[in-house]
Order: sequence, then C-alpha cells, then structure tokens
Amino acid sequence: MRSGREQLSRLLESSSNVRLITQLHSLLIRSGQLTVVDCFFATRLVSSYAKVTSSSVARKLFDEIPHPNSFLWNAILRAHCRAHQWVETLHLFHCMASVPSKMDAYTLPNVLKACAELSLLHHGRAIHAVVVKSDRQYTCDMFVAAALVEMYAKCSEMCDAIRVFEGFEEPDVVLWTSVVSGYQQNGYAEKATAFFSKMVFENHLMPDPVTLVSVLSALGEQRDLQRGGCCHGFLIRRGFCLDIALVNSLLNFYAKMGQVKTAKRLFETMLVRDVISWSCMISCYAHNGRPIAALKVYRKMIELGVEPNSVTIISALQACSLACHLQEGRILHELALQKGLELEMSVATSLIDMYMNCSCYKEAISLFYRIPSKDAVSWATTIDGYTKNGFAGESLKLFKVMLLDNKVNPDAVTMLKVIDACSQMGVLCQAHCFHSYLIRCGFSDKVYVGAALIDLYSKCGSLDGAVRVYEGMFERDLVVWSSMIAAYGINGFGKKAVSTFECMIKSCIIPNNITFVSVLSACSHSGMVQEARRIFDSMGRVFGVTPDSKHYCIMVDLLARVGELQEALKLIEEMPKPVDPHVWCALLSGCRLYQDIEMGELVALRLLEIDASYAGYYNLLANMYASGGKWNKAEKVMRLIKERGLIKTPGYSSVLIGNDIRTFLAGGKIHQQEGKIRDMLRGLEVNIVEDLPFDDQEYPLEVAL
DNA sequence: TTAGGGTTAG
Repeated sequence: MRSGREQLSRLLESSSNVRLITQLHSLLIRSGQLTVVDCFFATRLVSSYAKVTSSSVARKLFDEIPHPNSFLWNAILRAHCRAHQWVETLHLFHCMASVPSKMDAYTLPNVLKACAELSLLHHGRAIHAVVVKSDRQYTCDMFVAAALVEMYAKCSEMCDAIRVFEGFEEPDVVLWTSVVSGYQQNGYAEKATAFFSKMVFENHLMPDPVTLVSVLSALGEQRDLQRGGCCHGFLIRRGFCLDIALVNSLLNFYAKMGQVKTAKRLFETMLVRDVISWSCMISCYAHNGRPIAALKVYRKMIELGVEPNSVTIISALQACSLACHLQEGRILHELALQKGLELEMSVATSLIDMYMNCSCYKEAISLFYRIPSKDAVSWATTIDGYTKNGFAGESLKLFKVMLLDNKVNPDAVTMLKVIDACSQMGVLCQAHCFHSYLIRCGFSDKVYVGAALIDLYSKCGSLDGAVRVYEGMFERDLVVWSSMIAAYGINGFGKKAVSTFECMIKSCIIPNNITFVSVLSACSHSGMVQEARRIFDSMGRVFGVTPDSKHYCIMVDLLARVGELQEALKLIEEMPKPVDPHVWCALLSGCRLYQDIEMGELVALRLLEIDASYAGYYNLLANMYASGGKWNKAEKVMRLIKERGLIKTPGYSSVLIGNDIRTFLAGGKIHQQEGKIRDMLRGLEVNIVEDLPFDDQEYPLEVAL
C-alpha cells in the first residue's frame, strides 16, 4: 500500500495541465504538507510547473524555500532551461555555486545547455575543466558528456566535442547521436552520415527516432534520396511513425529533395500533425515553385484551428511573395502584428520581400526602417527589392547607407544583390568601382561572385571585362560557364556562345535549363537557326532537361524573326499547356515583321483570351496593322485601349551623365535638347554605316544591321 | 531530478 505522500507525488508527476497542478499545489498547502523546510514537494511542484513551462510560478515557489537542497536547485535550473531562459539559468547557477556542495552531475547538463544556447564557449570550457578536475565523479557521466558534446557543437568546436566522445569506451546511442547532430548542425553532412554508419554497422547500435532526425537532415543536405528512403523504411519497420518530430523531419527531407508528391502523401497519412508539420508542408510547396498550393495548405491549417507561429507566417509570406498575392500578404502582416512578431527579424524580412515583390516598395521601406537592429539579410532584401522595382540607383544608395551605418558587415549575398543593381544600371565605370571594392574585401575569388561579375560586365557592354573575369578564374562551375555563354550571347557573339557551350560539355559540366536559355538566346540574337534547332532538340534527348516556356519562347521568337511562322506555330501547338503569353507575343511580333495579318489576328485573339486588360497586347496588334499601312485598323485598336482605360507601362533607357543617371521614358515629355539629341543620333548612324565590316569575322548582329 | 531531435527570411 502506497503512502499518501507517495500517491500525491506520483499524481503530480503525471499531471500535464496547469489547472491540475495548481489544485494539487493548493491541496498540499492546505494539508500542511508543503512547508518552507520541506524540499520534497517543492521539488515535485517545480518540476511539474516546468513541464507545462510555468517557469515563473515555479520560480516563485522556489524563492519561498530558504534552504533548497540539490534536488530543488536542479529542478529550478531545469524549469528555466525548459522555458529557454538561459541567462536566468546561468544566474541561478552562479548563486548555487556559492554553496558548492549543492552542485552535482544533474546540475551540469542544464548549465551547459545555457552556455551552448548563449554561445558562451569560455563558460562551457570552465565547466568542462571542473568536470575533468572532478575525476570519476562527473567524467563517467554520460549525461554530462552528451551536454558537453552539445555545448561544443553549438559553439562550432567539433574537435572538442569528438574528444569528449572519445573519452568513453562504450558510448550510448544518445552520445553517438549528439555527435551526429553536432556534425549535421555545423554543416558537415557527410561526416554526420559517416558517423551514423560507424555507429550502426561497426558498433551495432540501434538508432532511435532522435538519431534518425539528424541523419535525415544530413541526407537532405547531401541530396541522397536513396538513403533517405531507407531511413523511411526503417522508421516504418521500427514503428516510429507516431514520433511527430521524426515524421516532420522526413517531410522536410522529401521537401528538400523536391519530392512534393511523396511529401504530400506522407503529410496526408500523418495521424497527428502539429504546427511544424503544417509549416513544413507550406514551405515544401513554396520552395518547390507552387505558392498557390502553399497558400491553400495555410488556409486549411487556419480553418482547422491550428495556431500559426512565426515560421508558418514566414513560409506563407514566401508563398505570397512568389505568387504576388498582396491581399493575403497583408492579412499575414496583420496577423504578425497581432502576435507581436512584425519586427522579429525573419518575419520582417519576409514581409519586406513580399511587399517588394508585389511592387509595394514604400510599405517595404517603411517596415525596413522600423526594424531596430537590422541584419545582413534584411539589408540585402531591401537592396534587392529596390532593384526588382527598377530603382537600382536607390539600391546603391542604400548599400552606401549600410556601409556608413557600419553595424553589419555585408555578406556574399548582399554583394550579389549590389552586383545585380549595378547590372541593371549598366554603367561600366560603376562596375569597375564595385569590382575593385570586391577585390579589397576579399570577395572576388568566390566562384559565385565571378559568375555575377561576368554578368555585370556583359550587361555594361564590356565583353572584354567579362572575358577577363572568366579567364582569371581558377574554378568554373556551371553558373560561371552559363554566365559566359550568356555574356557572349547578349553582346551578339552567337558563335562564341555556342563554342563555349560545347567547350563546357567537353569539360564534363552538364548544362541545366538556365544554360539552355543562355545558349538558345545567344543563337536567337545572332540569327543562328540551325544551331538553335540542334541544341533545342538535344535538350531532353541528350541532357534530360525538359524545355520550359522560356525555351519555347526563345525558339518561337527565333523562328518568327526569320519568317518561319508556320514552324513557330507548330512548335507552340506541341508545347505543354497552358501556353505562356510571352510565346504568343513572340509569334505576334513575327507576324508583324512578315505582315501575316491573318495569323497575327488569330494570335492576338489568343492573347486577349488570356488577359484582355493588358495594354501591351493591343499595342502589338496595333503596331502590326500600322506596319502594314492598315491605319484604320490600327486606330481602331488604339481607340479600344483608350475606351477600356488601359495603361501601358512605358519602356525606358538610362544613361550616366556626370554623376547623374538620366532616364528616358518611351513616349515621355519631349527633351529640351531634343534637336541636339537627334543630330547626335544621325551622326552616329552615319558613323556606324561607314564602319560596317564586310569580312568573315563575327560581329554583333545589331551593329551589322 | 538529468541528455541527443523537427519547420523559417535575402
């Protein structure tokens, strides 16, 4: 027969809601069993409150006990740890340290955890020194060892973590897992999986769900679908399917691998889903280019009453950003405000990105300036947002502000965004300046920076600059090759682009969809129809790359430009549906050029079926009529634009004059120096004609024409 | 009385 004290203690231990714990607490006070001298029930209560993360109540109770014993001290440390109150944990530990006899092996894991979370490596090392000094008292304790491994791993000191691990002849699964997880969290995916293999195949230890979580993350990083599938099979056989963290990890693995259908199936079979499962699924769709599906999942989650957290909001915002879904984005902004998350760094950055992508740059900027301490990501997002909205000059100004602010160092991505802004401006001297800056900062050796610089120089019209960067690179990846191919292409050197493409294949670099966009558009710019046909045909057949709407668009444009209108139409008919309107536009331009009014009218009809409110389509049609002298029809279409109140976004070009960027809008106000500008243009035309090359050398097509 | 785990921003 159990005593009342023991029964009450067990009841407290099994209580999982605050109300019940509070009732038991009152009962203990009323019955006189909870006194300031009795640490037994105080410890039980503190532990129970900690389980339901009521650390403040636990602390109040603890503070009432004048002489806590080791058990009570450890319980309150754990309560603060569970509540992620790391500073308070350390503070209490220092109070406790004044009574050394109270500290034991149970104390250290909590304190080490706080050190790890606060990245207090020196503190952690000091505690490790205490452990070593204690000889066998703590050194053989596997719990302390696991906490030490975790602390070192969190502080990116994996060598020290391994030394702790190696101090044990027979480490248990938890200790092995700590190391696997440490490697994975520090970005050493291969080491993590190798360590896991050693644990299973050489040491014959059975992994548990926690081990598998870390392994799946590492396999996701390694893009190892096969071994991930083995883990899936294993967890089914071992009956771990109800471990929600493990299944979430598996869900995330399939999401990372782009296996959306498998992730969806897994999500649907989950008996219990928490907010992380839902967030994983939203993020899975958003990251795999299906923002509408992501938002659908988000709405379903809300409908089912699952409370979204900051990660859910971030993932849903990413979907809004991709789908340019401003209305839903604003609702999410309101939700973030209600939850007090608006200025949390990742949420604020996602909001800025969403507003920028939805062309609401003023709202994005206002939010950016309200973030109290900005990080490199928020700066880069805003810089990039300006560029996306066509304000590259503002991007560069903001970058200067970032440097003057001097609180955050720009990272590689920030640099790439600034290069993008420079590319949009297309001003060569600016490109030179920024390139010098990158060399000074030590970023110029990075492969991705090299690729971006090639792109920058080529967009500034300096093919020489692009070639110099390319030739000066020690390492060339797919992106570098693709950038160089594109650089030749946009500067009109189609043959060089194709020969670079062939050289890349000889170097055993497999082209991707972007490489094909570059090489096909290079052919298009130089009128190389046969080469384009050959390369387009090889895409799926030889390289396993399925042509998408961009590739079809380039091919249709190319065929239409050389007058192969029927072949272009045939290609469109072969395309997967729905056909992107840009493809029809390319054909319509060809109809205009070759005055195929009949086909042009049919194409225009298709375009207006897609979007009757887009003024650009009407303009294309009107231009086609005007080119053929069919003024009545052209006028009729233009009248339609006015009647329907449609507005066409004007095209523009810009030029650097002194330190000023001057922008010229198509159809804009007549420039005060228009006469002089036209004289200059006429002069240039004459010079171009006089300088026309007539040998076999390759010259940019635009110039030759 | 104690340990290792899952979702997120450019």
